Amino acid sequence: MKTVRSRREEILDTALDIISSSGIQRLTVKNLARALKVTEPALYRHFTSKRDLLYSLIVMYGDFFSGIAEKTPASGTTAIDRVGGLYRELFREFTKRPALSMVLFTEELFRFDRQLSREVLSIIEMIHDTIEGILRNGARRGEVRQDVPSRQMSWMVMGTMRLVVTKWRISGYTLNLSREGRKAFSFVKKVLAK
Amino acid sequence: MKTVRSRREEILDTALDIISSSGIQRLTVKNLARALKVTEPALYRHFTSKRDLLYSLIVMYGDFFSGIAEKTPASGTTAIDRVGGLYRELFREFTKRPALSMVLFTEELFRFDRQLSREVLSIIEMIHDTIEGILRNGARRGEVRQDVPSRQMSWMVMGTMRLVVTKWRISGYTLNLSREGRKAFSFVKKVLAK
Amino acid sequence: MKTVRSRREEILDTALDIISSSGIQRLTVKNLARALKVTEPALYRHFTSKRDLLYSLIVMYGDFFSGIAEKTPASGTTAIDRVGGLYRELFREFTKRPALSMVLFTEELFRFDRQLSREVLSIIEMIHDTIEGILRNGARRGEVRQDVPSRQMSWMVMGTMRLVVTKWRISGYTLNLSREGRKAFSFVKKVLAK
Amino acid sequence: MKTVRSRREEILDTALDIISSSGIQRLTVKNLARALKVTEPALYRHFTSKRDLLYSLIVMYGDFFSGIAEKTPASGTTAIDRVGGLYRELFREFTKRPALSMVLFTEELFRFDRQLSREVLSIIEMIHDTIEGILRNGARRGEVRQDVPSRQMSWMVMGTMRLVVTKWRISGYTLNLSREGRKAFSFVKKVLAK
DNA sequence: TATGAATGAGGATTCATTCAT
DNA sequence: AATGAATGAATCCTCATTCAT
Repeated sequence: MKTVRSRREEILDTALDIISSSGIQRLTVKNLARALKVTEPALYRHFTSKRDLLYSLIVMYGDFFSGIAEKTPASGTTAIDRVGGLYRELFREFTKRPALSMVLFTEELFRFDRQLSREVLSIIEMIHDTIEGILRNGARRGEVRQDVPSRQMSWMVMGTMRLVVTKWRISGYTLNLSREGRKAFSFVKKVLAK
Repeated sequence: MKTVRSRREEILDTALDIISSSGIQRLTVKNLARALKVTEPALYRHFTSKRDLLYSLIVMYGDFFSGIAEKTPASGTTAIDRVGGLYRELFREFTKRPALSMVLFTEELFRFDRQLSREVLSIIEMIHDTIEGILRNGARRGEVRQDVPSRQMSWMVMGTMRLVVTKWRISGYTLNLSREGRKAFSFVKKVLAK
Repeated sequence: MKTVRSRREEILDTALDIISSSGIQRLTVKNLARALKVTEPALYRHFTSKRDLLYSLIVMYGDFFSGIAEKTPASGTTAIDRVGGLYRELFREFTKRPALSMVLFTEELFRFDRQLSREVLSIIEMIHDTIEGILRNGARRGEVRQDVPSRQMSWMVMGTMRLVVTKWRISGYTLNLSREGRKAFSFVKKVLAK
Repeated sequence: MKTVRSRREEILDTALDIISSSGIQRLTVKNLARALKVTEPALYRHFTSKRDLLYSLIVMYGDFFSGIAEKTPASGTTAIDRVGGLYRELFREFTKRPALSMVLFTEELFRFDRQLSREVLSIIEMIHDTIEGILRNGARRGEVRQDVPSRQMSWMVMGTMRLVVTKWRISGYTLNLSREGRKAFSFVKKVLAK
């Protein structure tokens, strides 16, 4: 049982690597098989189609973000600290596995396929919902400014994340992502503050 | 007047439409030719290669944004008003020609080609430079908050633009973009303000 | 025995047939696939590109000639007999597989591709080196005239081979190549003799 | 009248240059037009088709060789001297206009087209007939060896020419063709001599 | 679980040629 | 005498997928 699951995950991981290093256009069944050192038909043992694989990838993205969101302490901290925790956790995971940073850019990734892109948008929405929820709570408790809608601010939070990650990717992953993230958050903090 | 629009421009416009409606993966020579109701080889009279076409497209994006940037009044207004003017002009143009809104998402568009993506990044940089320049001036004159770097704020400005445009596109271009833009800017204003 | 002949070899053989019957310009992926009764993509399982196929073909030519050269007795005969042996062996093989006679005309075949033509020239050189070596030895031992450089004579030997093969091909392979070869060699003999 | 003829010749000359520098596969209507700095349809004013152009080219080759053959003194010299004269004249012309040296390699050039290759072979035959005729006369007069058929010897003469020209072309036309030709002929002489 | 061989559809591009101007 | 725009057929090659083994 374990073996089956790990093989699937291995394939998904490799697919992720290809996407993040060469773009989704380079994620072909051939390239994926080559990277995994198996033949192409072998992949069809694990996924019924390429769409199935992409779909699984999207689900994986979602699970990954959910996992991160759950890790950040739900209470006992201010909303701003929770956003800070989100930054910290995400950037720590991205540093471990840079390919995962694609999760922040998914909406452009799968635009070509109606069904897949719907799936992807729901993940984006989920991420925004999470951030928005934190901020809304913070606003209610007076920790966060109230003159800008939480949804709007969640986009600023995400936008800043993307800025940091984009810089990091352009640098060829040589920048210290966590440090850059901290620096960026110190400004986000000021913008969110009352 | 319409006749002045050269065959090249007509092709580029059609390419733009395809990209924005179906994604760049659907921009094939075949699809483009079909949309223009000519055969594929006909396109090669006007562009030496598909890359040449894409490159021209990127240059067009850059020119478009430069044009917009130049239109916004350079003086006699506050920095925040100038940013507002940028919003207004861009959204007005996007409404006229929705495909142009792709300009805000170019960095994800051409990630698959090293040389093209370099070209694209320089446009993104140009846009950010423009916004950052406005904000920096504003900060110096005390119109804009000084505790957050101008570059950081330019990302918030751009991020918000993207948010608005994304919503608009998801709506199938049925939303009133200009109104949504005004609403969004009213919040950006507050965040940028001292 | 026939089964041992791999798919690759089968493809190369067919390519060879096309070249020798219709010229290298007719050796298109489409024609080759048609001749093999498969679709074009099927060929790409066996060769990464048409160039790869052509390259393999050239290597095959070289191996073929090396094989022939090794068959001719290295000692116990005069230089002139060895050249005669070369004639005999080559013409016998050509009769079995007319397409192979292209080996004598390779330098004109691949002139369009720098890298391939370099490869081809090295085969031509190898053939000449072989013949020249035989003649040089013969000249040293006094079996062959010494007033004309061996290299020069090797061109006469090759030139005569080409003459015979050209006649044979023009005849649509109806001439008896071995007999024509023997006749031609009887004159070459006189020219080479002291 | 002169203008029309010279335009045609100019085109043929340029075609010749392309063939000899890049191979016949590079002689496309597009390339030819580009080299002449006109558009493609312009060429169709002068030749009804590409075949027509190639045919004219072949005729030109033939005329060129006929011209050379007529220049060599018909009498008052030995057969061997006449062959030497042929060498001298041909190599002098080739030096002036390297592309013309293709005339020696025409049989491989147009193999892909039955009708054209027939035309070409008749030129080759004509060249051989010329040389053979000289040698036959020489043999009758006892200036040339009689134990080898004249046709056979004409191939040696031609083969040696090709050897020299091939070396010269490989050298990028930097070798002194006339000198190399003289050297080669000094050996041919010995082989032909009684 | 995997492979070798194949496929139909489509990718960008080049070919010689035509036609209205 | 020449051009701008176009075309049908072909070029090599890649795509996701299937199937017998």
